[in-house]
Amino acid sequence: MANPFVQKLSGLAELTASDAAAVELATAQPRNYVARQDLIREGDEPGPMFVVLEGWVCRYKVLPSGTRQIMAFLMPGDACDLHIKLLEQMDHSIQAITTATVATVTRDQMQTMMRDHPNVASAMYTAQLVDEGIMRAWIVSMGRRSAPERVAHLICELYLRARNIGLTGEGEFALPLSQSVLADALGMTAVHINRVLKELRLAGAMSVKRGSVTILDATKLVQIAGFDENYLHRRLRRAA
Amino acid sequence: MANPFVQKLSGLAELTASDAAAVELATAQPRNYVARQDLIREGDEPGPMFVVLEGWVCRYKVLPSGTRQIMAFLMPGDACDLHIKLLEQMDHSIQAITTATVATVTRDQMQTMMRDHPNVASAMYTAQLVDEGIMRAWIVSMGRRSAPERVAHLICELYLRARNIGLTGEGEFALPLSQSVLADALGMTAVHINRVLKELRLAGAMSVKRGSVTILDATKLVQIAGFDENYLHRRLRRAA
DNA sequence: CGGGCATTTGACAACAGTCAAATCACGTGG
DNA sequence: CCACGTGATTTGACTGTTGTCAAATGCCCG
Repeated sequence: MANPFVQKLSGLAELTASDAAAVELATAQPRNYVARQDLIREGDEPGPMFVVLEGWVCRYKVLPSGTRQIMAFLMPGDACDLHIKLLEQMDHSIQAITTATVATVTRDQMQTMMRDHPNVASAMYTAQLVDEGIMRAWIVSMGRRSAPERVAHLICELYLRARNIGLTGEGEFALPLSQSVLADALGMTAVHINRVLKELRLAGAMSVKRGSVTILDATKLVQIAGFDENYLHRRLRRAA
Repeated sequence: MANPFVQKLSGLAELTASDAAAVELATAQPRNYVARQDLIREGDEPGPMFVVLEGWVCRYKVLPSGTRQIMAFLMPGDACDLHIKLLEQMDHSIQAITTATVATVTRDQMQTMMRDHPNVASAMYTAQLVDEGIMRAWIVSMGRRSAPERVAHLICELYLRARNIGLTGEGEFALPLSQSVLADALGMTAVHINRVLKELRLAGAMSVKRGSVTILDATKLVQIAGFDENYLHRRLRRAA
């Protein structure tokens, strides 16, 4: 079975066999987490970099009021911040959403790999840039999109990201997120998300059921979302 | 007059005189922009890295509906993404809010400087991490804070960032943002922001007037915002 | 002294949250 | 195989927040 991290990085830069082998080696010591288990908590001292190999993971923060905001979803192949160790303590937590397999890469391993394999370093910088673009898109969504637009936009994003790593079927893909997790990601309540999902279903755009989404009408969904895939930077300049 | 970029970086890592001189040299060719002038637009091919020396700048995106969302404020000393050139085209625009002086650093200059001055590289990575933390905090604000909390939180953030670069007075600082710019940053309407500002003024927390904010009661403001300055990572681990 | 933009206010409509209850889906143990 | 318990989803009625539209006022700059 292919290593999704290698797969992702080779989509972002040309990797030689030796580059791929180094990445493979660095992520050879994965650990398993159960759903809802924290990988690291706000206030903890940052440890190794995490690389998701299987399952879904999220970054989140809980406010004094007890509400939770999810700031990012990580799918297989996604990694956490390269230089996180420079900070004194985590300003948010990271949690497994589903059962997940996650590799940890120490800072030393990282530095060695990036020094010896500049292609890998370049791919990781690009991945970082794309992640930042995704954060900015979330800010835009939260600030200026209506609830239905926001839901549609997130589904478009997740669909493309899932497709990029070969996790989609025919107009359908696995979305292991409960409605309250979606609510925490989109800044709304679970009740409201439920109503919006119904609306999108009745509009014939998409339909979610236990663990998967069906895109009923991709054109309509994209139109509702005002989705422009440019921010995911799927066409990069290879010769930078 | 001190170069604010040097000032900022030396707060993030120990810089030798030679490091500082290299940074100074790289930003020695600034350019002036008038208020509302775009430095670069969505869809453009990324050019050099920008470093703000004077004035305020923002990243923003305008949606098909014509509404605008600001995703970040850049103050003197702040820089744009290091590796931006890796992407094919900009997924957002960057604009001067006030009259601004901005240096441009080419990718070659950057690479040379970071190779020859690892302290500078380290400081820039840290700055990048802090910027990401700020983006995450914005996502949290937009998703889970009420309008008054959101306003208070942004003011706390901007106050600390301004203080870090010596731009604050006694419980007061220059905030060259119109209410509609604040609205675009906070995802609300100018009308609503106006009402919220009045509310915060009547509560005795803070008061804005043409171009500056007065913090009337810092404790109250922090309490309203639920502000925890940890995410700005002002105490970093120097020995990473 | 105007002109133009920013701020302020009011009345109303639309959107989203709250609370509570009913229903549904799934795994467990009998 | 079925009854049961738990958590997720769905729905309704109501409340509170925020947006919209329109107009008045204030402020800066020529």
